[in-house]
Amino acid sequence: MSERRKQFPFPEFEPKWQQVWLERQTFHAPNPREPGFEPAKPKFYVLDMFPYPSGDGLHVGHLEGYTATDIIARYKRMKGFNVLHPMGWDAFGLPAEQFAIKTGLHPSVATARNIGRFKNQLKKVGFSYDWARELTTTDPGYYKWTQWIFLKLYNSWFDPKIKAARPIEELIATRQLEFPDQSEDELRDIVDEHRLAYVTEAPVNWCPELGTVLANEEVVEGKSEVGGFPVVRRPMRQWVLRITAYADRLLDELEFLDWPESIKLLQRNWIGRSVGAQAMFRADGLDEVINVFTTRPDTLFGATYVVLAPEHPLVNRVTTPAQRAAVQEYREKVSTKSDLERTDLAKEKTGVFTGGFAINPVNQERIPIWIADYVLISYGTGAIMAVPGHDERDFEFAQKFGLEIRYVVEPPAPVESCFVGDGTAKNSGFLDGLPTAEAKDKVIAWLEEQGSGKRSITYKLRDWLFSRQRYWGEPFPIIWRNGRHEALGESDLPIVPPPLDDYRPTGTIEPPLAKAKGWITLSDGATRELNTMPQWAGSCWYFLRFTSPDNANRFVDEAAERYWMSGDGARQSWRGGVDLYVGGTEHAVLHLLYARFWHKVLSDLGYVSTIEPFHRLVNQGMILGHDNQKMSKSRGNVVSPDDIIEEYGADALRLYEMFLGPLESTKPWSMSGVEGVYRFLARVWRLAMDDDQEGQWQLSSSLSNVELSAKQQKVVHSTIKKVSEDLESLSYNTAIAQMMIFVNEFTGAQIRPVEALRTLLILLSPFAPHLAEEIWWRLGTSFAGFQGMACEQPWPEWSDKYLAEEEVQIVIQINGKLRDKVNVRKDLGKDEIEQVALASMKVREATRGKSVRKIIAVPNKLVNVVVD
RNA sequence: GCCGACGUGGCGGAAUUGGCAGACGCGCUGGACUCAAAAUCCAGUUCACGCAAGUGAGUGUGGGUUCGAUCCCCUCCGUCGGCACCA
Repeated sequence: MSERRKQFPFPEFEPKWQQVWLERQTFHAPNPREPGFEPAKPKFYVLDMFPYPSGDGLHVGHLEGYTATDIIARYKRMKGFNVLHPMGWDAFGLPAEQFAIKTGLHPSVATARNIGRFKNQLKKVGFSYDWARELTTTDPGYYKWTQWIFLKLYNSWFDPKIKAARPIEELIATRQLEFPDQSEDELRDIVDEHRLAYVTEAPVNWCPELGTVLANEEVVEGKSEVGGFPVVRRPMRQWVLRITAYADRLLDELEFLDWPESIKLLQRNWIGRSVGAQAMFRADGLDEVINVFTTRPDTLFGATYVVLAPEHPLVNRVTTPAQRAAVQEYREKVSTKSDLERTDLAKEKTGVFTGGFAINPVNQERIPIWIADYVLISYGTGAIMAVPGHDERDFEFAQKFGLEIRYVVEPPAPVESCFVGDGTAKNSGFLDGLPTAEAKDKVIAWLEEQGSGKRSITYKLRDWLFSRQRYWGEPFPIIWRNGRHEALGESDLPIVPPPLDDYRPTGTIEPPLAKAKGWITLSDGATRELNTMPQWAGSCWYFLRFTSPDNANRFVDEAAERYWMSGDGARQSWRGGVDLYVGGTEHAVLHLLYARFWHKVLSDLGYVSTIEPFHRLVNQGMILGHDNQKMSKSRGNVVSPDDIIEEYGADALRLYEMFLGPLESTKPWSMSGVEGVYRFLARVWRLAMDDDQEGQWQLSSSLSNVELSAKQQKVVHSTIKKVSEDLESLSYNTAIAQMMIFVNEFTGAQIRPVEALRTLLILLSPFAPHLAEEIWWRLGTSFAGFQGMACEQPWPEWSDKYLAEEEVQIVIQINGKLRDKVNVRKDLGKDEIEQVALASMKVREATRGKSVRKIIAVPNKLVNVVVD
């Protein structure tokens, strides 16, 4: 098969042009003030979600998004933009480390090797990346600044008054002014409680197999996302980032982004803002108050018991001696349960009575206090008032344990049991008769008046667990002295991990860095933080670093950041950012939320010029194997780009990636489809080239500098129009279809106008750059008008005058059914086409002996004759 | 369970301020070229009936609005994705 003669000599010219582009630095984008920078042009920043260089290499699915952005990048250059189109490597992280442990190859070695392979593969596809801007997150020159940003987080706090981060010094100064007598230690405690990066001892997701703690987002159905190992909950001291402070802004500032609505919705749901109230229930006989959060304060009169999360701090206080043993046993059982077990057992509610009672603030009623694991310590206040009449979970629990069920909302239509919708308050004292919304407002006002509650908002979003007990990640720029953490200075950066031969997890909660005895202790007795940052860290700001990847003095060059992120124009805070960001839906929540969070902090502190990092986001769909299954090694349906390039060339690969279907939909790969676009490219080639008797390719003798016929002009101009418009909307598949129509038209021509071919090559150049370049160059040897490279030509304009029709076909319908077609002069009026329609034989036959009830005439479109 | 997206020929997919359903490609059928094949070129290809002209049906299901619905509204079914005791 591979011995078969190629239909056009891509194995020769594809590497040739890749070499030429590289040598001439065709796609290098200079920064402002650098040689070659053209200030008159507008900027366009088009970015791929950079890959994690795994050991398996790329498959055709990865290349879909990369091809889409490359075509846009090439198109925008031809449209006269300064285009920033970079690529780099997200190289820290668990898979590389797991691989290293398995093979004994050091992660840095494996990573370097994988990057080499990925880069080679990408180069063979002919992508127009500015390789001078390549970056790697594991490079000390890069992670120095990741650590620097961490210091900014550590040394900042969120001021709720201005809803923005401020330097921690401002908080310290304020506190010193307000509380001059406060001790050094007290001040430290207050300040540490406000930092955007803080330490907390809390139940975390501990994965014994991986030897690390994981973020909630990295745990899927009670198992680790990487490897699928069991995860248990246990309390540990951890670094956490205060992303919840930004919950409202992360929510509100989504509005201005040009993102798919579905992705915005995913983020909104993830943040999970709930508006309601906190109500205070006194613990009967104790000097304690149980704070509960509810979104239905209007049902307070229906509360028949209170439930605390098993981990709630007041559990011990409210438990009576008689119940102590049972409570203790239950808490122990719950604490050792893994998340998986907890989820599995979700169907069956469990809980224990504490023996204690609480006083309902609205009616002073004494109701029992239970503990149950259906109440989560990490959400709201970790305690609820149970209203089994109007909450399904409480209803289920009350039924199981024989607790009272009381109905306090009258449903609009009768319901058998538990009713969770809105209705009218009843059995609720001063709320009786009020609709749900009003009852909520009234009871909140009442609670606030009484000092026993307040309006309150809660989020599902949790603070971001930021430390990992692993080796292959950024070390924290933090040391510990006398049980307190301290930030290292900026001049100490980067903190380079010690070279460890044995970087395996220790088997205990101690991170692997603990093994570097000489490294952990500093000369003055302080010890280093041993945790490392999670994989997300490096990808939170790489798009910024691309603007000036080699800057050694600052995390980004100020002018470069401003130029590429916000352009030269006025600073519209909501319009800036990467102009087009393309990647998979798997990052819809985590990466995109984390990056937005860091960006907002940097923005608040004045380090970046926009409030959002990515203005327009597009998710490419997944490419499935020929069997309609997700591509995976185990299924054996993975298609490697290397094989396609070998057989059909990079241009065919690029074109098929785009011809497959709409960028955003999931679609299966098919080899005969590749064959189809390959044939199309061969037809383009033969439009310009003939082979002689020895099989040598030479310029076709049919080529000539002749005028185009009207029909040819129309095809040329409608192709310019269609391709231009489709590129703007990323509808690559239909743009390619139109170029096929173009080629079909000219293949039949006896004499082929060079001018038409010239236009086609320019339009085709972003899609199939090698072929376009090669034919362009060959035509240039015999014809005028082919100076420079195809990829550097200005994008052609279409002229409507060639598209205008003198005649249009009008459809004639009878009772909505197609019965005839006639050609008429364009823009005939309603009455005129009506007459034409009525004159038609078909209409006369159909209306014979019947009465015409109505005629609908749409100029240039159709006439519909309605008869009885 | 809740939220969201999507259902169009044998296949991937086009077409929507409501106006010729099936562009383009794959596959298939026939023809030209060839000793022959491959490649290429030309023609045809939604389904049913028919030699044909044509007739009827047709965009997951059932209904509605309309002169007219792939497109708008309601119902149900299916596929995919997200969330999942979040009070």
